[in-house]
Amino acid sequence: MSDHAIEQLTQQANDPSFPDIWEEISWRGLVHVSTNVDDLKALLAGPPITYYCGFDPTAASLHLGNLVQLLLMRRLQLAGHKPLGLVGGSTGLIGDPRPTAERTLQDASTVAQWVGLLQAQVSRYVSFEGDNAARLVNNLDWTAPLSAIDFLRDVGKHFRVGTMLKKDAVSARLNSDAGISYTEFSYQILQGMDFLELFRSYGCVLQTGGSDQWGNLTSGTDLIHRAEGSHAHAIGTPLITNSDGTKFGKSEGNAVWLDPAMTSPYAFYQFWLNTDDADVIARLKVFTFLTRAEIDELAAAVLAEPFRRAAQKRLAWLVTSLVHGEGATTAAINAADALFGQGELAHLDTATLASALHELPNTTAAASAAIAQLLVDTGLTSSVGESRRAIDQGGVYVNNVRVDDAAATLDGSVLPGGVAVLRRGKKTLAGVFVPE
RNA sequence: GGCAAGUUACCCAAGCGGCCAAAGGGAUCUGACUGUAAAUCAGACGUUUUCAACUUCGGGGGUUCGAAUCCCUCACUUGCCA
Repeated sequence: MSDHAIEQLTQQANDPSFPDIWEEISWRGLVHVSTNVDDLKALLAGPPITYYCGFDPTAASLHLGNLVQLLLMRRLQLAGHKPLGLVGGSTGLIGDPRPTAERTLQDASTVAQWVGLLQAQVSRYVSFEGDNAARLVNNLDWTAPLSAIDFLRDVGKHFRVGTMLKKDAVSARLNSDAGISYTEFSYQILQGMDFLELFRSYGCVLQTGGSDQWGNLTSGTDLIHRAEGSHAHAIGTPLITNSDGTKFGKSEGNAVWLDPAMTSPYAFYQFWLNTDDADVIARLKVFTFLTRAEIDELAAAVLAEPFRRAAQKRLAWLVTSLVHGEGATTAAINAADALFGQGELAHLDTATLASALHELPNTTAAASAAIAQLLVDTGLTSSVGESRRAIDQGGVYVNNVRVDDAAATLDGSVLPGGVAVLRRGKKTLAGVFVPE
């Protein structure tokens, strides 16, 4: 594990002003649905229990939605409970039913590779030290050896089709014109089996997950009840939404990933810095370990001096440090300060400017290169036509000077040190390096 | 297995032989106003060598001067029947 991950873990603590962990996670807005509240509350207040949360390898990295779960795992661990981090080597081969359409199946070798990547990510957010050290499990270990006949006889008998059909994820698809394959229909059984398996081998009695997984969570608690006659619990966290109705966790239409190769620390920091006033306090509760008192203070600051964006800055610093480390966060902030600063890029020293540009999407080109093409090369636009339109609309700047000719080249705009800063709109930046 | 309906751009959704690069809405992007916020108003939103050309309406084939629109076929989806 990287140093900064360990450093982050040692700094974390739950807020001692809450009487118990249940009160704290409720206040943070992490509980949308759960099994019987009184039982669950007593369970969490009692001796250490084992609980689990699963992550399916449907991409090469986890994203911000997963971070909610990782932090909930960590909060429960800090309260003394024992986490199991499950990466779904088998469930990832199937894919849980999305409300809109059937998933495209991934190659088994691709999924296997993603399992490794996700395990590495998960292990950075929980501690593997002490009495309640975290453990990693992979559901492929117990599903792969299972024959189809055993599956149908031993597991399938516990599931009623009527119940399965009523699950939101399934019924939404049945009522849509996309329908659902038997493969995805069966997903809830696999996830139910996981919980039963972990109950048997580790005494795991609680599963957490997003509320969109509620059907899959209860599939496990029901199975444990039927197969073992025991009660297990589940907590569904709310889907994080933006107050303006758009989807949370998207930047420029793409998911915000935890992998710095997929979403740069710079972009990650900017994502959080741009959080709406209306959402920032809720984000602090979910994504940071700040105490209630500290968050209340920031809430007051948002009301009194919104233009300072103190809450946004704190949020961006904390979450970016948590995921990428303080060093990378400082670099991201320095880059932003240099580039968003008061305009005079030429006054920056060349080393500062060059290192700032390395934080951005960048490319290397000759001074004679057309700006319209450079925008495409750096990903600021997706076609030359789009570049031209952006320039015509007055939305493109080189070194903070608006470009007014769609056919312009970089000539004359290269700063000392052989660099140029491209900007689209107010805040989308990229760098160009011009070799001598 | 039989019958019927359907598959349009990032998403939803019109179009039903030429006036279709394809209405409308959402999302997204840009400008103005701002606090690297929200709301609002305006513009853009297939590609390109942009007064024009080129490639699109599930895949393939055909009819026609001309097809997203008609025919055949394949794939997939939904509903009803078995």
